[in-house]
Amino acid sequence: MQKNLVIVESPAKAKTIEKFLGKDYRVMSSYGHIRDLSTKELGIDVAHDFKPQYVVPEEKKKLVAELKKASQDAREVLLASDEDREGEAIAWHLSEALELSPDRTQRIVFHEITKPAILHALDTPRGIDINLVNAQQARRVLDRIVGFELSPVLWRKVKPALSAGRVQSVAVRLIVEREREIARFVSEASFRVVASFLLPDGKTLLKAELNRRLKDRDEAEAFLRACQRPEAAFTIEDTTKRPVKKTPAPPFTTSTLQQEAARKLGFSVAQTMMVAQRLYESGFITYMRTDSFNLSDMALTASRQAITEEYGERYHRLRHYHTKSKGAQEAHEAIRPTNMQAPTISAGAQEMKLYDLIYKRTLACQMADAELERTTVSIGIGGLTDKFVAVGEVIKFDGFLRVYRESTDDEPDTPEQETKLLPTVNVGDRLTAREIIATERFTQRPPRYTEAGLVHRMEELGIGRPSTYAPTIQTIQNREYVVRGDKPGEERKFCVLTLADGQIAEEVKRETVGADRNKLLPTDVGTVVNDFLTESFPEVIDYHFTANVEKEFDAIAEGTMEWTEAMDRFYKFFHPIVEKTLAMRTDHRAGERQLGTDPKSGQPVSVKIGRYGPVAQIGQPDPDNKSAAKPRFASLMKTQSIETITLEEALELFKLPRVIGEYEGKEMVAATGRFGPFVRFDGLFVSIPKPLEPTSITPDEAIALIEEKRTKESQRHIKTFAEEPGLEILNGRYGAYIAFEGSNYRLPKDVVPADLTLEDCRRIIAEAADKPKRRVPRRRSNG
DNA sequence: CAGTGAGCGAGCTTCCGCTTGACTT
Repeated sequence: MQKNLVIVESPAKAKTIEKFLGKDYRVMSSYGHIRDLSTKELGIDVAHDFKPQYVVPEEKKKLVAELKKASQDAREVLLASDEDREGEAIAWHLSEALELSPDRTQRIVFHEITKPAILHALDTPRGIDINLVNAQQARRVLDRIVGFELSPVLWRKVKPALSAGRVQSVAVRLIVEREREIARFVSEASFRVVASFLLPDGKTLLKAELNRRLKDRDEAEAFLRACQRPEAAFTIEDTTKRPVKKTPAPPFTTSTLQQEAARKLGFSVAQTMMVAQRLYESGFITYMRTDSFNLSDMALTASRQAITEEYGERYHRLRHYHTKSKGAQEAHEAIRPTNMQAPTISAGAQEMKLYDLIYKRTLACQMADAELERTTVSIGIGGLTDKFVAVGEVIKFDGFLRVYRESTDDEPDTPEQETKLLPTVNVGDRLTAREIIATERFTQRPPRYTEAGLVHRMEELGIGRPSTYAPTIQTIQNREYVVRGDKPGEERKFCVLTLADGQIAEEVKRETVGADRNKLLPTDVGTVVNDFLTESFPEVIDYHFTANVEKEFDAIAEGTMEWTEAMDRFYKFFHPIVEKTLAMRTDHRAGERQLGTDPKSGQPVSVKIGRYGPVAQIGQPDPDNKSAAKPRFASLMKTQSIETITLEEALELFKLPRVIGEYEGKEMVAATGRFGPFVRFDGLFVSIPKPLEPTSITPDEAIALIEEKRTKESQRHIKTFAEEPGLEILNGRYGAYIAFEGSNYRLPKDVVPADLTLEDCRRIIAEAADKPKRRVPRRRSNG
């Protein structure tokens, strides 16, 4: 009997749906898009209404053939891709590529993978919405034009193999501009005053903070002196109690899951997605690439049941969350456990941790508000209008806090945020000040972005999609526009004035501030590319460019705008700027900076992005005089930047390679290579370790390094065989191994390397060769 | 593994958004 064929996007989804549908249906997966613009060229016929040239990629050909065969065998084909722009386009591409006949093809959509939702979808089929498809084509074509016209401009003006695009270039811009804000930032000092009071009972302490900051040291001292006066009595003037409510965070979307997993579990964005993918494939959670807050009725009911069973009815509160945008295209649910009766699962360690986070967040979002009581105590100072204020908070009913509390990015810096129960006090109580401390505090610079923080900001700007956040972050790092790294903090002095026992003492303390770990930092290349793009293409690199074009895509989807006309308008605006930029003088590279003149040669010194990265240059090539001296080059060190390097620092670079001295009648030379500074001696390379510098290393230091390396080298060779000179047993970083004909072979765990015979070695090599040949997959950055 | 760079010349690089593979280190 002929079955109906249902095509969805994801194989895991296909498996689930097949169970709901029974034997009359066969469910297959398209694994996302099945066709795309040809990658060899622009792939768009600009002159003929931007006609896209779609091709089935090589790796998808087999799948498309299978789908086609299955569709021809089927009674009816039901295209069940997601109900959004991309999903509609997938359905359309399927109908085109599989040559489906319209009378045997239907389009169905569901927003959650539950049996009622799927059965309802089968009852309400529709045709393909060509307006929505056209909106996707517009999006696709625009992204291709932007990416494939901007990138070659960068190859010409900055460096080969760079890339630019609607999404990645704005992501880089966010990081470059944040770094500039940080560089410009000037912190402002003020004094924060905290007092420790003794209550009338003579033993209970109450800590309170002055209700304003004092502007400098003199004002702080004057205030403490005023507190010192006998008439400066401290009296409880007022106490108020106020109920406060806390509401749980909404359920997880891709971006909030990435942020919380980074804060609570220390996961990178890519790691979170990988672990979530495994949870999804094992059936533990719903789809992990979503921007919807929606929860299915089934999930709401199950949450209610789980909460009332575990904590009681009082802890439950039904909440519906709505996605902020127009909401019409809720292709998925929020990320939630598929089974709310399973608080824990058994899986890998990371999977269990992430699941726990998802479970608790989902449960909490269906729980009652937490009820707190905030007590504010205000303490008057005799003769002054200033007051000390103590704030305490008590949880009256924990509600959702019982299971989950959202983290924030702000590091807990000031203890004022810590809230607690205050002792009971009465208005009119006289207090004794044990000590009053005025501490100098500084305003904080803007924070550097973490990966997840960047995703958060991109989502706010509407740039990128749940499926692209992680790959985009990978791309801007692969292009070396941005690196994840650490920045040492700076030591800062601050002043502390303490009034205790009638004395004012002053102390200067030191603290380290602004240290950063694992943050996104712009590189020179990223900075130069960004400055070049913002200068030449300000509209495209604008933070609101995506939001603006999205409005047009919406109009196309609603049928009020022709997609080809939208493209025509954009292209007529954009392409001339590309042409103009390419035609501009080519002798000056973007980001090039003149530093001054080399005192020795009188030649100009400049820095720029060279073919292999940031480089300093003395002299200019002279096209009219081939015999003239060629320019000299020297790569910048990792710690230097073309934006900040000085003439002196640049000239310093040309001192390398440098002859350190002689040893055993041969020259020792210091230089910096791809892997950092090194000493070269008699064909041997020795890295120069940290505190030593290639510009200043002494002959004795270099000899010590060479001897150390020689000792290690002698320990490296464990055994050689006269019959087979190309085969050696060596000692490596991961233990002993066999080196033979350019390949390395691991040794079995239980052997003693020095005891191996040549036969043993040959056997190990032969066994390794039996295994499937190892391919070296050249991992491409993105897509 | 440790270099490189200024012109006759060859050809390549690149976008964003859907979705998982089958490879090891």
